[in-house]
Amino acid sequence: MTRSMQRVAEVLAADPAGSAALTVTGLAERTGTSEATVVRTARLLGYPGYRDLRLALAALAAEQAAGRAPAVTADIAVDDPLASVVAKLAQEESRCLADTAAGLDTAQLESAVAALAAARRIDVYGIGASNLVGQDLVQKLLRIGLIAHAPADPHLAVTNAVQLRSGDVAVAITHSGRTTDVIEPLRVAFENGATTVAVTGRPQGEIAQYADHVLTTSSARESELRPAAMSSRTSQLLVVDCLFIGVAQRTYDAAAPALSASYEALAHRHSPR
Amino acid sequence: MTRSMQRVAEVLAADPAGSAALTVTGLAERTGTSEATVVRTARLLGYPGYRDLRLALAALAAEQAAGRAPAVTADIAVDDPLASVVAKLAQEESRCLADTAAGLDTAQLESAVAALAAARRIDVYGIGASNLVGQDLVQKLLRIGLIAHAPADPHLAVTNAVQLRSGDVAVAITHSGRTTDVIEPLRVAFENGATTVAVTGRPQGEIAQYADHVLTTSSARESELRPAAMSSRTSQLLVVDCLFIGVAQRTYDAAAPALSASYEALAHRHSPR
DNA sequence: CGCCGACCCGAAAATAGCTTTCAAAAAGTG
DNA sequence: CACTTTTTGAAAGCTATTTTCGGGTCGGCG
Repeated sequence: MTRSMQRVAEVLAADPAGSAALTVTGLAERTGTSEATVVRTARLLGYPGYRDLRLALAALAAEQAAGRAPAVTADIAVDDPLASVVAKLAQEESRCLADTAAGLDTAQLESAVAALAAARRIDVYGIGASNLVGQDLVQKLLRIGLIAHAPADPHLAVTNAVQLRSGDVAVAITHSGRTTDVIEPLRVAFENGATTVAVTGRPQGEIAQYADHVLTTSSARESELRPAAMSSRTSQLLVVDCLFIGVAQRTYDAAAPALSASYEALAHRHSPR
Repeated sequence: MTRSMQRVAEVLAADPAGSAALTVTGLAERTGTSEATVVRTARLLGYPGYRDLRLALAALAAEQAAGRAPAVTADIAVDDPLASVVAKLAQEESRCLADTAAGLDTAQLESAVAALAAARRIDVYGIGASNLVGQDLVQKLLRIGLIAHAPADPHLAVTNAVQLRSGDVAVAITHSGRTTDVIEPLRVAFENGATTVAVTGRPQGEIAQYADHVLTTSSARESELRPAAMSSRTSQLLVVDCLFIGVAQRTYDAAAPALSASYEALAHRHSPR
């Protein structure tokens, strides 16, 4: 890149919004160069001409203004001030949600929901952080009158799985897709004829062998300071929420009254006012 | 607005991104009108000409693509197709994260982190969905070598709380801020001289009386089909993650090795490959 | 029912903005 | 220092946008 082109590029980078408001001539003046140079710079940046660069610039400016600023995109560091930690975390989880939503196979989700809505009994397997996600699902399913369990104990999980049969549903939640303590009960459920669902970040992993329906969670890398399931948990929760809402929609006539009943039953557990 | 101008406006509204890619002539053809009409429409919409409308269009499209789309903002309905449920959920939770991050008091967070990092022992109180959030925090704190508990049983919580004294920390998590089973143990901890932290959507609620530091979660309304803690859970998890990262940063020298040790210890629990 | 006026519309001229060309200037090279 | 290569801006050329203007349509009124 030549000297005068650099000058143009600098101005563009420094103030995309302002540059988008200028014509070729205006930008040439502002950078102390000529129209030709501006156009050449636009070409170098990969656009067919200045017109298109300008559109892209406007889009970029809007995107930044909309908050998803590529400004705070870096990893969380040891010496980040807390305010920046908050911003970065919120942004990463937000991105994770978008990724998950984009990558979720609606057809698989649909089948899984149908199976859950019709299930006689539902088992959810997960260990560690994934178990908490499973319990979250179970708590919600219980509230709309379904029968569901999320054993935290792997032995208990397997003994539960043995009881399942056709018409029952087993859901396994594991980010890695190869947690043996979770694969095992799902395999047992699968072999007993239950409908099986896997919620995993590795749809090719071993767990998929025993799953009738696979729901893919986002598998964004985790940095040193964000260990053990932060983005994977966010992603799993979104999937689980979708499952729940889907089931609630399909069993609405039973679910709605059950839901209000559970609210009322808990009312006196809150202090007045 | 005249008929042919409406036609133009409709196309613009229906597909801002696509329209931004077209020239006046292109758009005139596509809407079956003339260049003049397109320009007139742009004027009517408040722009000096089509050129500027086009820039605004590109900006709008980028903004929508950036996720904060004002597109799907409606409530989730009983007859929504699953694809739309996924999109709406992801977007709402995303918005919830942004709201929480914006409303979080960094100073309070800072004090809470300092207390946690120095704590001899940490108790986390929460019931139902909030208990799961508490367990999530505890699991992570344990991984970096801290001593933490999140009793699900309210009696156990109180008996735990009695053991706390100055230098210990108690964290209470409740969306409503008036769940008696959570207020009670926090009160006991508070009276025993422990440092107390409340994570709640109602910073004015009863729980705040017994809290040295209050962290506010987003209190977005929950619609009929999104009951019991969806956005509140998302919000709580973000706060809890911030607490964890803050503590991990401040105890980095001890936290980092503890973290890797916990990874290694779990390695053989995964199938090979 | 037919005439008149107001408004809407698009073709084409006019203009502004973008792109290309080309020769001079600058920078590098033997 | 002479020569080659690269960079640069002025100006010509072209495209896209804007304006103008006259034909067409609709509703009101005699």
